[in-house]
Amino acid sequence: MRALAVEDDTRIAADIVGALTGAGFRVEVTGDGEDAWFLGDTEDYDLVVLDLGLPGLDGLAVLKRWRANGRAMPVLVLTARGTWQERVEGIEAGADDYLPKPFRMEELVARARALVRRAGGHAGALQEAGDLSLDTNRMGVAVRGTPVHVTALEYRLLAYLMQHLDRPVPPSELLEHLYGDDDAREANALEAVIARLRRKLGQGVIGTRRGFGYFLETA
Amino acid sequence: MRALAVEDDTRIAADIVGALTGAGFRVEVTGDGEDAWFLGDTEDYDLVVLDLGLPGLDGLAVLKRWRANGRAMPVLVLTARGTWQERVEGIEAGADDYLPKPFRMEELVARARALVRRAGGHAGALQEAGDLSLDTNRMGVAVRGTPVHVTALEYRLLAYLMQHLDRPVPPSELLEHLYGDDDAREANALEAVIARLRRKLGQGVIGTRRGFGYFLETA
DNA sequence: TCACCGCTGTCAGCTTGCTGTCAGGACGGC
DNA sequence: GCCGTCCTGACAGCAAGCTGACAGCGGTGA
Repeated sequence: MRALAVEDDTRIAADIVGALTGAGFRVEVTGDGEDAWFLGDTEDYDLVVLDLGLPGLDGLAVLKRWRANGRAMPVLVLTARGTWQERVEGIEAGADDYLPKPFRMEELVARARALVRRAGGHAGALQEAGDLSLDTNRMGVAVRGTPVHVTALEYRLLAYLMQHLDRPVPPSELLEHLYGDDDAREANALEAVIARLRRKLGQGVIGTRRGFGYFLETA
Repeated sequence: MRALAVEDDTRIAADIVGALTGAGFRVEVTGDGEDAWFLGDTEDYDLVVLDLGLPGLDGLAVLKRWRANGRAMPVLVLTARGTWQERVEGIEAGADDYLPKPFRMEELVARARALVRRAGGHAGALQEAGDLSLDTNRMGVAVRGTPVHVTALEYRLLAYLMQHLDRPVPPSELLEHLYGDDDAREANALEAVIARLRRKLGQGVIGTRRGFGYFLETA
């Protein structure tokens, strides 16, 4: 689960990164509007946390340009003063949710989770695909009802596949989402994780389409 | 137990947060009337502490609008001058209790507890999970019926875990809850607290899911 | 003012289990 | 059959988490 935090206040930015990381996100940060726009337009994020009060390009302008370019990732907007006007402006610009400062980190995390869930087209905390079910609250995994113990990394992989049921996810994309672009792992690391997961989950859960990527069996 | 504190004086707000947090509440703060109205109208709180002297939208107006929208959470009203008129106005606007400034924090906490109990938010003052039971009134802890002495910090940790029985709580979130966002402790401080608690409570009470966080064993 | 005491953060060393790497094999496409 | 992609078991490095010891701190009582 990959997130972009756009926030120029270093302390708040650090807090957001901490909270989201704790919630299982891999977080990148920028405090500059132009930079944020470029990242949001070229990279694939599962969530963007966007502060409106930015130097350079304004947060609302960034959001509008993303939407104009057809970028549809869920965006959670932060604003210094939670006035009604700002809220309306944000929603009109294409924000998915809105959080007035000051706020508690727990609330940020809760809303972030809700947004990602909503974006994945899943209403509740339970996501299912074929024999597999993910409880995004408990971070629990079950196959045909029987719970299976998975590690944090394995869980993040499953959650990502669950979000993209409509297509096979190429290894490059999975690698990028699980680790950073920066620290490169051997491609084999991913295969090892997949193998371990298959051993735990049994056959018929994680499928491979040669040349395209991995997917969750939905039948 | 989730509380909203509406108070524009930063120092008093900080005191209220401290007192309520110590009493096991998870507290959010705002100093703005519009913001308070929005939060109270969209979020679910077990308690609201409302200062009448607010910039922007007046406290009484906020309260009236909540009640008009059918929001029934218990509201404890604070006012600068404890005049007879204000008291009546507050009660008529739908306040559940009333506290004139200046007041002792202990009194605030006592009334807050009484309100929450009366509202039946959490049926009793007793919360249980597996072998563990918390008495939120007297801040007492017991394992399989036998009382155990825990410190204030330890109690807050247990209370927080008790509030989030449905999921493992990541260390980052616990750190943020126990200490402020501002003063950073070594991550190890938390582990020390956990270790001390485990020694007091015995095995099978606090569990760990490596990479996810801590939780109370419910089985 | 001083000694005492309980609470709590820091430190160092340790255990545990996660995870990347490697080597070799299986499989599918051409 | 050949080549590239993918799979898998073994293994070792490493980081998350655990624990006991210790010291600083604030509160309390003499």
